[in-house]
Amino acid sequence: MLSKTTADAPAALTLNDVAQRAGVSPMTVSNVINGKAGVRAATRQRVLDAISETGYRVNPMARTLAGGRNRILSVLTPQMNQPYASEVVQGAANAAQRLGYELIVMRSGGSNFSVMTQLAAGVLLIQPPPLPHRGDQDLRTDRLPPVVSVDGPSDHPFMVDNYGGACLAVQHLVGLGHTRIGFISGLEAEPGVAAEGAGASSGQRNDAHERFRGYRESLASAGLPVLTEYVQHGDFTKESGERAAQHLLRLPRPPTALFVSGDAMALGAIHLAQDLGLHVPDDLSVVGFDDLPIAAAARPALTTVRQPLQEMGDRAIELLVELVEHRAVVCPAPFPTTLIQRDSTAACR
Amino acid sequence: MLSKTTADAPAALTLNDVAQRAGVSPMTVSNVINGKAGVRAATRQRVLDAISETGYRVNPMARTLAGGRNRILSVLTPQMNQPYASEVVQGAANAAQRLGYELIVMRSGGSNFSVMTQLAAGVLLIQPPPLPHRGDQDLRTDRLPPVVSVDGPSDHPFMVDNYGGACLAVQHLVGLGHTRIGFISGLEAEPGVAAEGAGASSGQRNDAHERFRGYRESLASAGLPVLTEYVQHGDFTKESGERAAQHLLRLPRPPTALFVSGDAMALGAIHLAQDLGLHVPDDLSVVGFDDLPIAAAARPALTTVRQPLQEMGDRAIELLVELVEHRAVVCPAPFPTTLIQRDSTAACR
DNA sequence: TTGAAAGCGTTACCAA
DNA sequence: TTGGTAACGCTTTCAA
Repeated sequence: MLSKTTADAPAALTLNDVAQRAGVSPMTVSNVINGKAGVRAATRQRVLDAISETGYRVNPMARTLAGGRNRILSVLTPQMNQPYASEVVQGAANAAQRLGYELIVMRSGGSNFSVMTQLAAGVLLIQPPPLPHRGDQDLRTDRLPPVVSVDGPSDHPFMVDNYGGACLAVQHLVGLGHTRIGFISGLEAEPGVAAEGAGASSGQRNDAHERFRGYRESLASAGLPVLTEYVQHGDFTKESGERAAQHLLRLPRPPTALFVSGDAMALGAIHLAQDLGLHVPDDLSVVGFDDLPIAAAARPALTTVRQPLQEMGDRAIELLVELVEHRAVVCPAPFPTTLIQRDSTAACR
Repeated sequence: MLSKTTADAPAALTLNDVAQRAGVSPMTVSNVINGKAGVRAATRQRVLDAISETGYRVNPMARTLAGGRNRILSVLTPQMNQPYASEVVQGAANAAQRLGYELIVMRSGGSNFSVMTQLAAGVLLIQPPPLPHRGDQDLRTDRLPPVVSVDGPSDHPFMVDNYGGACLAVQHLVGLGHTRIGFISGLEAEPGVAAEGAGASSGQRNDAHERFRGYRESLASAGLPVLTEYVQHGDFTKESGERAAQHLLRLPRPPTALFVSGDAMALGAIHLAQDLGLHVPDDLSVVGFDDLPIAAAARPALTTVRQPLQEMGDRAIELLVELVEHRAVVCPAPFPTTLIQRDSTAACR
């Protein structure tokens, strides 16, 4: 029913067919479609009728090739099945629909950056890898459409206030009376987290540093010590959260609270604590970061620092459209985070 | 750094540029790129060198417009942030990469079906809505590329053995000694679930019926009664699972085990049981369906019927490529399900 | 083995 | 207000 091979297909419906049917020239049809001024109302109507009668749709490829704007935006993301990216994409898809653009999503890697570049009027990058391969860069950057990125470097980066978010989390824990607060960062085996001023080139590394700074400074301004043995690193997976928590909770004087730089890792930490016979939040409080859908669905529901991911995706597309349509743009300020209090944190006993 | 507007862009690199550089005609470059036989080795090498020196990439739009094959496949899915679709897409992306195709994903709805149609050499539909709007169908189905669908109708549908999966789940529960087994289906407020032979037009409804049939027949062959009050319906959300479980567990003689037609609903059921003071699995056993990532990540880890979603996505793309390349194809048999035993089921006490 | 011509469906530009 | 012409970058077809 739906499937039909190109072999036996009737010729595609073109601008010419519509023009013929409306008794005008192809150019007039084009002008009507593109909302150009200077078409008599009657003519316009005749064309419109012919379009709806035939069910004609413009061919975006031909349109692009001919130099027109194609109303296609693309998203490049390293992993399509990660909740972080999914949320951003969801917001982006909403905005695109609202603004009358089509949104196509591709998994980044390989040669597809150039495909996007030729296909789309604008590109949204989600968590682009720290070092864009030079291989892609030295191929001539001709015809490069506007690029906006969420959680990664570009001329128009969208990011969250990581420092502020970390402060929110730690201050919440401090306010609950905790004095031994551990930190699980998202910077697995990265050297020199404690050391200042490492290169801020990589978006992710920079995020990690900002969150660590928030942790460190919040502790300091509460008069609490910053212990290196209370800082562990993970890679945002649940398993890495378990490993890090295991290390932390086996310390002679283990933390009574954990600030974890990602929801999946936080859930891992909670499960490990439970395996150790600890009750969350009575024996151990845990705060996550991101507020992915799993945070609310978990038991105990996770207290976490919310990144407005859908909103960021939405706003990123809005900016991209401004760029595509050559309007003036302002670089976005970092998005504020909010603390979502749920059931994984309680007063220190 | 990455962003550069079209305005000041150098002219795009074309086949002609490469041809000039290699000292041959554009056609020869085209022939080399497309692996056509009959190009002298030396000439071929000269062209290849020119290509890599310039970093040239074919423009897929132009290629398509000119009637060539474009090695782009597209996926249309109603919700990009649902785990079900994410898993299928992940598998599809792997297969596409392996086979040298680009995969683009779009959220279905609106006019984008026709965009896909013109852009891609083949289309993969994931969970297409039950009734394809006639609006899209009466527009001339010209140039329609091959279509394959996962969990929905098409000439080449990919689905799982829903009946067998349900049998697996119920037999597992029966084997554990349970005699009061409830069922939460994915067919919210759908009339006549108990009634046979409702139209099998909708993929989802059909799935639901098949799973119910597995439940009913497994119960029957175990000599157990099929009680209508033990059957509830949800819409695959966690909340609907909670609602259905609440109804079931408040029955005078509540079930001691639940077979739930989706992992998120199953988790909702477990959480509701816990809220009622029940222990899972000691007081209530729960089996889910799908084996989404959350099933393994939850506590207690969910025993569930696994659909090989990534594999289905992978195989769907393989089939699509066969279709695109005009090879002979066989329609796929339903994929087998497997029972993944985890921690949400135990012997009836 | 190579290349010239024509055309895919659309839009920019400019003349009528 | 309308429409002709050229061009976008590529492939098909066919001739050299």
